[in-house]
Amino acid sequence: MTADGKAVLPPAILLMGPTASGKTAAAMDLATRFPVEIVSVDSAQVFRDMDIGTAKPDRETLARFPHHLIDLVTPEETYSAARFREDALRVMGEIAARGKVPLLVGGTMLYFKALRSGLADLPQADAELRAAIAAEARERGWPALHAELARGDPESAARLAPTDSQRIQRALEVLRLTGQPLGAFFARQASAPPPFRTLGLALIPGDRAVLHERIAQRFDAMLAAGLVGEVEMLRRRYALDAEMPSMRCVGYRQVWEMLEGRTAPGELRDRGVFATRQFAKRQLTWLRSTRDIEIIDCLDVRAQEKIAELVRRHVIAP
RNA sequence: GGCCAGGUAGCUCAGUUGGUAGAGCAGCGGAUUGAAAAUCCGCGUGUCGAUGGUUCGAUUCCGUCCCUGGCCA
Repeated sequence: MTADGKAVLPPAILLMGPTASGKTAAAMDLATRFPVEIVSVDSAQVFRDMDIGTAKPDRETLARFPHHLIDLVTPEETYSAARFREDALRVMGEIAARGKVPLLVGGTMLYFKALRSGLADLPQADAELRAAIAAEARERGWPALHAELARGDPESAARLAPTDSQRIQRALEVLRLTGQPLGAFFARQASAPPPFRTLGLALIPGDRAVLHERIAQRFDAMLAAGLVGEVEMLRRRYALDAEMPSMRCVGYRQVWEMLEGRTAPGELRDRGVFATRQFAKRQLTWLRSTRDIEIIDCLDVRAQEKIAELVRRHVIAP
């Protein structure tokens, strides 16, 4: 209890960073020093049988450091930010109840945001309605659907580019499902921070060129480890198509396009590396606008020690 | 060594009938509320191989040189 009588919230660590910034290694290090349990914050590692391309930790690592929230769905299924928030809060509560500290590690910044700030009370995705909207878009084009959105939800339409297929689809979905514009739900949204004292850490490379070099090495390693074979196996085992979130993941999409004959085998490596770099850039954009985080240069030789010190202070002294 | 074709953005190339140049890819910046490794928005970053000449003005025309590729010796 604190002086004002409120219960002290249990600690939690949020470790974010772009792809190839060394999050996993940093998390392993923390797991050997502190009583933590690792929770993955990764929209790709939730897919079962997608191991190589998502850089999922190997079996031995997982046996030694169990990860929560990986392998939750098949590649034919979808996951979501809302499900993540729900799952993460539940798992964090269970970890705290065991007297451990939740260590959330990952690169899906929307999931971190959903966890930290909460989400509006929106209707969940409706697969049939989405398919219907997508069919209309193929017929009339997204700008036509954007114009339709402008009639029922002018505020969202003004905010969205006429080409922003995914957000137009979502806004129309909510409008058709509820008759209300998105803004009405946002206005009713209450701030909902998780019931934890969180320490936000961001691993950010001081030198972009070095990150690019690491990304290239990592993608080469994935190819050498059999990424193409993994995608071939997935295509045999599941009824997949290129539009599914799983097959839009970095690496998987590029291998898929090669297997479909739409890109030359000799181009796969570059395309995979480019896609990963672009992904890392978007992650860094998120992190730059994220408040209340400690920035650590992941290229600093003392990064690990700095992280450990910040965690030690946070976990021990409220 | 001779002949031919090229040397323009990080890469692949277009172009300027002489007025200091533009596409794709790459890159960079930004947005981000139930598919987010997604989906979008914005931005050319350049000794036009070098050096002389002609010209008011040369990346463009002419000479020489350098480099690359091909063919012939």
